[in-house]
Amino acid sequence: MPLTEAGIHAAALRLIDAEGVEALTMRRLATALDANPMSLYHHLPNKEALLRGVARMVGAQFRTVTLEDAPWQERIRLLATDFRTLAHRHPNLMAYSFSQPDFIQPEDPFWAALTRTLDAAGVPHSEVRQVAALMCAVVIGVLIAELNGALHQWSNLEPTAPAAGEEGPPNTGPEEEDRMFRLVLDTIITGLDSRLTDGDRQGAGRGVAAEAGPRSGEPVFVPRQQSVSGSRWPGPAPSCRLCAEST
Amino acid sequence: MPLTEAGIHAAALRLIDAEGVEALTMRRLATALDANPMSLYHHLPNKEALLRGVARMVGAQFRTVTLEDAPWQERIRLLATDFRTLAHRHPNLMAYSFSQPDFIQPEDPFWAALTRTLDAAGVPHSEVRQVAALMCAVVIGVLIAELNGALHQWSNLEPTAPAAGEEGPPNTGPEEEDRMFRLVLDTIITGLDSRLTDGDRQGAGRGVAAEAGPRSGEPVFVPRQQSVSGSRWPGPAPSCRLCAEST
DNA sequence: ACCTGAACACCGTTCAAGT
DNA sequence: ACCTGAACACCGTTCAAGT
Repeated sequence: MPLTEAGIHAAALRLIDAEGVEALTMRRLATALDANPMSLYHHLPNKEALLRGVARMVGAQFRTVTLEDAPWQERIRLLATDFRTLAHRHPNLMAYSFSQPDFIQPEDPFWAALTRTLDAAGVPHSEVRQVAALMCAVVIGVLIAELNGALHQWSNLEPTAPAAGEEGPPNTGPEEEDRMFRLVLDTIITGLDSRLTDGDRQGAGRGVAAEAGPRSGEPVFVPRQQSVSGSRWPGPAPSCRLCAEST
Repeated sequence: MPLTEAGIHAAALRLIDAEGVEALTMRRLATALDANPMSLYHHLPNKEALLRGVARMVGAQFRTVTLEDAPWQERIRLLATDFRTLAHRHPNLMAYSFSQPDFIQPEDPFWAALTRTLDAAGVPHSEVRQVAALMCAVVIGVLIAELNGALHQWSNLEPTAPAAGEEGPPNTGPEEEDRMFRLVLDTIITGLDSRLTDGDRQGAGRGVAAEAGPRSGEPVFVPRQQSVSGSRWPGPAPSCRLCAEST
């Protein structure tokens, strides 16, 4: 155990899995490795690099088999559930890592498989990356909500009416989240499917502000269109009453 | 300025907006308020409560007007873009706050409006909360990816092939994210629409492992079905080679 | 009741010094 | 080249003491 970078990463991951990201400390990590805290700095520039390294090490773990012959819907489902399995394997790390921008890399087999699948589905080449990015964002959003308990908690919130007792038992339990995950996935796939196959049903609101559906075969995904919301970014807008200086 | 709890929250939000969550420190907050660091503890139990308080204060800021007469698709779009506007107003806080489970409360007008809208759309009463939770998770996922730059970065990743120059300029720029946000929203709404109206096209993979589409009018959203993925949670699975103790 | 100073147990990181 | 001890500048929080 001559204190290699990979060994430090592995030990850090073990510590994170066991006690959470906030428990990862250069000093604690060093004692876990039977080393002097300062020795770590000969293999890592700083703690931020350590965390990034651990995240990328795990992110590169994605499945590489792709079921090249299956329908694209099934391949998407496979990739997403794989992603979810990984998130469940290292929940503490992933809950943190999802907030970092660079834990999915172009070299990761996951990204290659995802873009290849969308390409096979018929998404225009110029838009594959954007659709892939959005798919990642959506799945990550659901996984974050699942890992931190928000999905479970929100599902048990009262609806607008006080629920006069005819509601049945509140849908709780762990396997409920399996169903919810599949539901989002199916809904997204259905929506993609609609946009890809028939241009008529497309628009997500036929009869609502009817924006004549684009002909099939052309960029249906990113219709260049004017922004509706006015607020620009970055920098907090000055119009928020919470920000008003009161002292 | 007798150092009220609301005043402390507002000052904390200002500090977060200006310099990020990691810059929020009890000591720095105190000096920003011209107070002794220890005085804060007479109004707050600890730093965690401070952050939770700030997050909930901002989360309660959601729009309360609902356009009760507009079609549900339009109302969903309005709620989502409102959410996004708020995220852009306090990007530093929101990037952190989205990872917390309790920044959306049942009392928030946002939650009430969302569930009411889904109810109006025809989602079965017993499943409104779950669908609402998933909608929140999806939107939050995209917003996180937008705020931390992942959406932009992923969109510019090379697809599987090295792109032989016929690709056109990489779609970057700020208004690109407007389009992408609308794309997810429309895709989700299309998917929801499909599930709500015609039960035949439903299933997101007709011809794929054909799971006989449920009749319309009944719980199409959460079809009680066996889980497909085997991995259970929580606790890291032992089969990960990254976790293998090497020392 | 509200505030305060000193102190405690922790951090990440620098640096000069050891082998 | 790799490791180390002491030190620095910060944390969050406790507590006894002030008004």
